[in-house]
Amino acid sequence: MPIRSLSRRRRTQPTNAELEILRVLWQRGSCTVREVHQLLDRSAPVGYTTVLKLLQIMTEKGLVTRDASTRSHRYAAATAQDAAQRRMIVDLAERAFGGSTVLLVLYALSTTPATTQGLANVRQLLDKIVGGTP
Amino acid sequence: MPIRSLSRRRRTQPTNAELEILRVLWQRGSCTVREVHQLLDRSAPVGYTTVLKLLQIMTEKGLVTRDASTRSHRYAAATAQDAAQRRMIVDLAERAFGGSTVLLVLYALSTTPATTQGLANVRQLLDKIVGGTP
DNA sequence: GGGTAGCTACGAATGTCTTCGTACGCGGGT
DNA sequence: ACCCGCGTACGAAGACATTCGTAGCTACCC
Repeated sequence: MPIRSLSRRRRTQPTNAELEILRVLWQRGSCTVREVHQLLDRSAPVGYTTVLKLLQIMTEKGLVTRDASTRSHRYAAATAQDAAQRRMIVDLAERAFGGSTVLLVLYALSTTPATTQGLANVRQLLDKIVGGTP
Repeated sequence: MPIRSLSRRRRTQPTNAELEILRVLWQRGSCTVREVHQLLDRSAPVGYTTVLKLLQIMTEKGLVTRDASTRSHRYAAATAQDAAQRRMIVDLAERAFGGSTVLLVLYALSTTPATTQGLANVRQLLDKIVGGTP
């Protein structure tokens, strides 16, 4: 008889399936269920009503907004993509890196098969933050 | 009647509760159930048998190894901490950043309330990767 | 006016995660 | 010999996540 059910997954983070849908919405702005269903490129195909149900649930959770003024409701992501991405990074940093995003960055850099261009971008941003080479 | 259940959470990534236990094991090396239970600093306290059950499940999954030669079994993480951390980063990059760890780094850096020291570390690593300032 | 295609809503089946109660066994102290 | 503390094993409960079938409605076309 479980009474407390804490430490469950952060309720604020979208689940996997939800994230796939959000990616479509972020890319396309505002979509009907059918559009989302067609644009989803999942390894395993998924039924139309599955997408519908997920969007209904995501509406309840506040992850998406719904415009029901037309017969085919239109859905849009409730939060900006970059804000959600930042939230996920902070979440991962808390769960696995003792809360340190810097540590996360160090591991990410030592992992990545990065392109020179990518690294140049990182360096550029770094310069902007610190204000030039010390 | 759901037949396919793909797109479920990456089976390779530890769940939240599992990760909390792994953190203890990574820090302490090898522990009995009791030790893990005492060292867990969860916001919500958790029962002893809960930890036991989780460790049993994690053993089945291969996340930890078990030494049952003594009456109190000793558990240890099956994989190194940094490898697991890298895996989680790659997973997040795939799920939310189109597979680009560099993009993930850029967002992480633009988020973090980073210390000068932390940023210096990042820069240092960057220099090591690229081979000095271009 | 009837049929059809497309839409939403709803509920159920299934799987996973997390929690804990209960059962059961071993060993040491009295 | 008996009990008590501590340990493992196991099963079940409850919360979510994901999947889809079915029902019911609306609008459009002939």
